[in-house]
Amino acid sequence: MLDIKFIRENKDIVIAGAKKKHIAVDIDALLALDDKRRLLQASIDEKRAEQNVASKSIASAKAEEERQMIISKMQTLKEILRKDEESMQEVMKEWRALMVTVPNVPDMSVPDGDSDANNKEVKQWGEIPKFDFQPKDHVELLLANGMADYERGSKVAGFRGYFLTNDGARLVWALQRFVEERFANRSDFTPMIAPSLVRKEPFMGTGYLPQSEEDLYKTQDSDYLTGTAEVPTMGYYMDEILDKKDLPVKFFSFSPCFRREAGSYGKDTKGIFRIHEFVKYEQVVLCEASHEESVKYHEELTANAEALLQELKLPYRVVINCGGDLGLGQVKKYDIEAWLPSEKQYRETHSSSYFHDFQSRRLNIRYRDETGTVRYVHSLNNTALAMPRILTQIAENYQRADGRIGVPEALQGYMGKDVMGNAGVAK
RNA sequence: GGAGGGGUCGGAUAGUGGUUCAUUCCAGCGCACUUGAAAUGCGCCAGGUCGCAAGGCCUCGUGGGUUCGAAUCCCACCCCCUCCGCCA
Repeated sequence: MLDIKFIRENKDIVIAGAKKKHIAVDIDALLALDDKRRLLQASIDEKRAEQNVASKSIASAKAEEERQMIISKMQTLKEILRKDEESMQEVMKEWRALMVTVPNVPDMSVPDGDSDANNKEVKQWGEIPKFDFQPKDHVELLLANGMADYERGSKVAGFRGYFLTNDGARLVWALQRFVEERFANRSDFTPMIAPSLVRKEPFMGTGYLPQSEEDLYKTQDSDYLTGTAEVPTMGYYMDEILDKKDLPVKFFSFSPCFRREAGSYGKDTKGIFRIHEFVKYEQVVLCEASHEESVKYHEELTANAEALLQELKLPYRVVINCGGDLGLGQVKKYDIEAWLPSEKQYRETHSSSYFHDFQSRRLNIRYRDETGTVRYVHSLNNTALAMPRILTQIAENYQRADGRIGVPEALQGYMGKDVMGNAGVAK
């Protein structure tokens, strides 16, 4: 949510921003409606003021005759006021519907473009592996080594269902301990296990609703299953006022994640790259309302994720997402993509973004600064580690000529071995 | 699922239709006293919105309703607590 004042005073910037994000929004219609709103509000305020004054005279009137006279006058006013209020309700309904469609303004450093093909690479790390044998893809590797079972997965869970078995399960548990040890003991991060079953308000607040409803699972009680711990974690301080001395707040937040993948029926249909159900550790930061602070923590969150990939020795690159690849509220986003040999390209493992006060306005998360002024916090988030997706890159980059899969050095202590596979499929 | 109780401006509280405009305490901020601090005293102190300003308006869980007038009465919903039932 942007400030309507900001939209009014910076109409051109907002329009240009929406265009850069390839999001259609009628700012002129919104502003015309806002003029209407303000006129109506002024009229309503005036009548209420009159009513308030009269109300006091009624209470203090000595003569019954005088009393009755004012009351009948107010009965007339009440009808007029009611009409204004009805118009106001209609205006506000439309006004709110338009307001939630206005996207946040992207940063100047965000490149133009309409899809991820236009994302701009800003960094590469690690060496792309060369194999002296015919490398396999992750779908086959995990299956052949008894680490995943897709057939029984879809038998039990439907399309995109999966089981992780043997070293597949062990590898996820190892990765969990790996990432937990790197975050949970840091004094600056608060470890958190967040709910996945979440009410609609946090989804509205983070910008997933109303636009992306078709990507969410909804329960018969009208709650939704979250696709990321960002949603419940951002909801944590909803409608609260924090102290500046408590900022920044950094969460290392775990949750199961559920995504309908409604818009991607044809994509990544095999294996565990794109699935309906997974688990993820997410970094979420609330900081004071300053662009410099946002940028500082954005870089920090990105670096935290990179450090994990470096420890796992997975070659990756960082891209700045182009305008068309940004969500409604995002000001700027880096995707981190690790190398996937079978596709000879980098594929996303992390996504790091900041929002300025777009989310905190909707969620009503504020803080008191040193002068006592109440301001909206800034918010950011980035993946710490999502599983089992990372297994695709580990399997492919660490595969060996004999078909087995090496264990990344950083995980060997947790796995208790240095090579996975050939464990036999459960019959 | 059943029964009962409750949600008031950062926290805690008073307030059951008007005539003090939401009370008081704590916390916070400013000033005085003090070498400094504590204590004490005095003052300020909810958020939002419209307005150049003076000032107006809104908000007592949310949304409706009754009324000239609602924190207060009615209805629906949300959330919290207690007990019973069921259950990992």
